[in-house]
Amino acid sequence: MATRTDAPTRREQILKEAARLFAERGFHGVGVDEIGAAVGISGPGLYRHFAGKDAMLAELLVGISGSLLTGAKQRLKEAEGAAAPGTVLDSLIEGHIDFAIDDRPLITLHDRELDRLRDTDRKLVRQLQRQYVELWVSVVREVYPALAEPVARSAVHSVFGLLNSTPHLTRPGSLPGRTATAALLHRMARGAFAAAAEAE
Amino acid sequence: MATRTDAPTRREQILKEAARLFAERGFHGVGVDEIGAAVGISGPGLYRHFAGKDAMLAELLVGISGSLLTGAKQRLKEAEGAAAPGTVLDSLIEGHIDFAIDDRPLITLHDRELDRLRDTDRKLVRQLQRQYVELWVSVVREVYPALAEPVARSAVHSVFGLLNSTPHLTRPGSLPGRTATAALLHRMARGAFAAAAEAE
DNA sequence: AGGAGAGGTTAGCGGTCGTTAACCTGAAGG
DNA sequence: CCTTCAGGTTAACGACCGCTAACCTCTCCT
Repeated sequence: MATRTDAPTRREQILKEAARLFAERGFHGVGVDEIGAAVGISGPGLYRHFAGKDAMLAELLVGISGSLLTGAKQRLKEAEGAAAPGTVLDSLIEGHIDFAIDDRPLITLHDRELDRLRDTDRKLVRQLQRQYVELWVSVVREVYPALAEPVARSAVHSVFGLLNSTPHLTRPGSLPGRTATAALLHRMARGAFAAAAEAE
Repeated sequence: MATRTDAPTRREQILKEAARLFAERGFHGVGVDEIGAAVGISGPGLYRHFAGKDAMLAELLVGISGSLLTGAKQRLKEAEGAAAPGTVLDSLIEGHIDFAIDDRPLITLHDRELDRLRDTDRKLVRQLQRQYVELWVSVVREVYPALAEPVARSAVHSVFGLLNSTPHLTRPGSLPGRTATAALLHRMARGAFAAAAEAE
């Protein structure tokens, strides 16, 4: 991963603040003036960087689904044959947790504002999401061959619900601590999958 | 439970359709004209039944949190001392699943549109939600005494995320079937709690 | 020196939305 | 029979919002 040390571009600032605001108050609940104000410019100045409010949401959602999928593919490739299937699943879980903890606003948007997208963008995002899900499903079924495919798919969606609960957990920097929270979520996800496979 | 056979009142029709629409397109994404049209009257006619759009959302959210809490208290009382703690937890899980499966739009609103409420209503809903969570936490800690309280609370929130994933599951009346889905979610929730308690 | 373009600004238009006002109508009650 | 009132209707207002237009001002590049 090419770690970035340089300052974020204006576009990136805007996307970050827009994500936060959209997550807090919903897409329709945020005005362009507010987004502008959050980055120190005002209202219509945003249109020098984005075609419109819709375009910001689209870029955010496509970006999220894309990087989730890319990250998962990367982790799958690193495990390439050698590692035990359980290890690969652990790696997927770890990647998703990192994302859910570090980018809460994006995780929130991800399953909340999808329907506000234009048809073409929505289809793209849905396709990326579906690929991501199917990738998980195949790994889960390697670890638990007893799981029928539709059941495995339901289980994966439910575990996403579990992992994506981070925005409801105590505010960032609170008692449990990041690593402890990550470990807890990881254990629970594993336990949930194991239970799904029992006596199906 | 007093089963209702009589026709729903107009107020109830409105609330039901409003819940569906709010869940589909978000509170700000739905106009009063659409809500009216969904029940066969038009726009401002709604104001004979509700003080405003906000009031509809408030009544929905207060109603949800209230009946979740009431149902949980009821189940707790029925178990009164006699039953094993694990049985009580199973009962709580079952109640929540029934709700999550049968009232998907409400479950969606429940954790999505809370911030659109007026201060006073929001505080009320949050208080009901907190009571509900604390009730779960105490039951969970009876079953798994090793769990520290903050960890148990996080685990409860995460399991809610898992159970509330129903809207993402295959559309109503699809393959897995209601009882199979309920059983799967139940197993997974139990497995997640058990895993949370392991080697904490 | 002098365009040119990137990145701002403010003013304002057009549409939408929540809400109110004013009016209508059918059914129930004395 | 006439009043009342619950539950509708349409018209319209005021506010807000996304977006465009027109203009300004630096910073390069040649």
